[in-house]
Amino acid sequence: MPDHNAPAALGGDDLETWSALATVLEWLPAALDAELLRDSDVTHFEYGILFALANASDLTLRMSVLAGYANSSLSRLSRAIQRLETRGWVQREPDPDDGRYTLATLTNRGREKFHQASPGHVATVNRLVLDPLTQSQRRLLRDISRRILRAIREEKGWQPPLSSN
Amino acid sequence: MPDHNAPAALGGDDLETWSALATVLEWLPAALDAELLRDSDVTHFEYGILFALANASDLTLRMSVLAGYANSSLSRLSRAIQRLETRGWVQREPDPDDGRYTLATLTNRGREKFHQASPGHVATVNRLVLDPLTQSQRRLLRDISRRILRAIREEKGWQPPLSSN
DNA sequence: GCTTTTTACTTGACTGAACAAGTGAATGGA
DNA sequence: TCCATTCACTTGTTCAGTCAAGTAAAAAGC
Repeated sequence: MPDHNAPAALGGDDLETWSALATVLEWLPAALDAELLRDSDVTHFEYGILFALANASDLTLRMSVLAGYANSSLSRLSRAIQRLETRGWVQREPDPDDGRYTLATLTNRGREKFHQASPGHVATVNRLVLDPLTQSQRRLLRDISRRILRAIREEKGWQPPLSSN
Repeated sequence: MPDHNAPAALGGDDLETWSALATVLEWLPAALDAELLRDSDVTHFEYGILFALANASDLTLRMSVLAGYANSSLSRLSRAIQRLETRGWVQREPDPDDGRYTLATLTNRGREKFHQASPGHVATVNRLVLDPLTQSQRRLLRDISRRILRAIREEKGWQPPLSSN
């Protein structure tokens, strides 16, 4: 009785493709988070922050740059760094060159934490994503992902990766 | 100086594949949510509930079954239905056959809401995911997704889709 | 050179999600 | 036929995230 003949529902192969992808969208991040939380007591978001700082020169980044890397709002990052700071993994100080910036630096303990957490996380990515695929599927997945990302970027008129607030 | 020779980091093609997918994992759900929220003032999760109820016979489902469909904890669903109830889209009543169950039913206004929200959402899925891909890429994406899902399921010893609490 | 604006955050109020501890209805065993 | 247990939720608490103000430093305007 419902189902007007508008383009109001997916069907057939498209439905199967979308529902498979939608399920991945729900479960894969959860699985990744679960491993990090269980083995290292950090969220995937926090791990991303540690990763970015660990790979930065001087283990230091401006908050705004870090927000870009972590694809995060500044306010979310601010709270997250606050938490990492109380755990002793990160320190903040105003940029001496420009007092508006805040520099976040990985401490030694933070560096250790990152190196302790990494192998398990990388192993999980391999186990859940890379290993189950053939070489050509991996290449295809990369291309497919890029096409989807291009469509998303076009949608929002190419917002430069530093979404404010 | 870091980089021990453990399997502690991805590199090369694998890194590109993973980073492309990881970006999709972050942006695609956000883009989908944004459209629904902007055009219809419902979250993707709430839309999923409306969808499930709209496709159920009598527009009615038990909370626990609905939680399975929405891949949600019972407590999260309980709060969400509470919100949908105050908006007049869903009604709850104890199952007359077994007072432990609660039956959630879509109201007429809820049905209208769903039919108003659907076209835009389906169009967004098409625009961001399906249209940018070739026919064979869609098929591949389905297969790839299924492989990843199988790996996730094996990981957690095939938890039957009704994760409690 | 003094105000106004912009930039780069930070913070308070509020919302939604998770976890654990309830509650109340059925069920199962002695 | 009780009592304990299980089931199917619901609710108290806590915590992370968002949005809308803040704040303080630099830049721009006049």
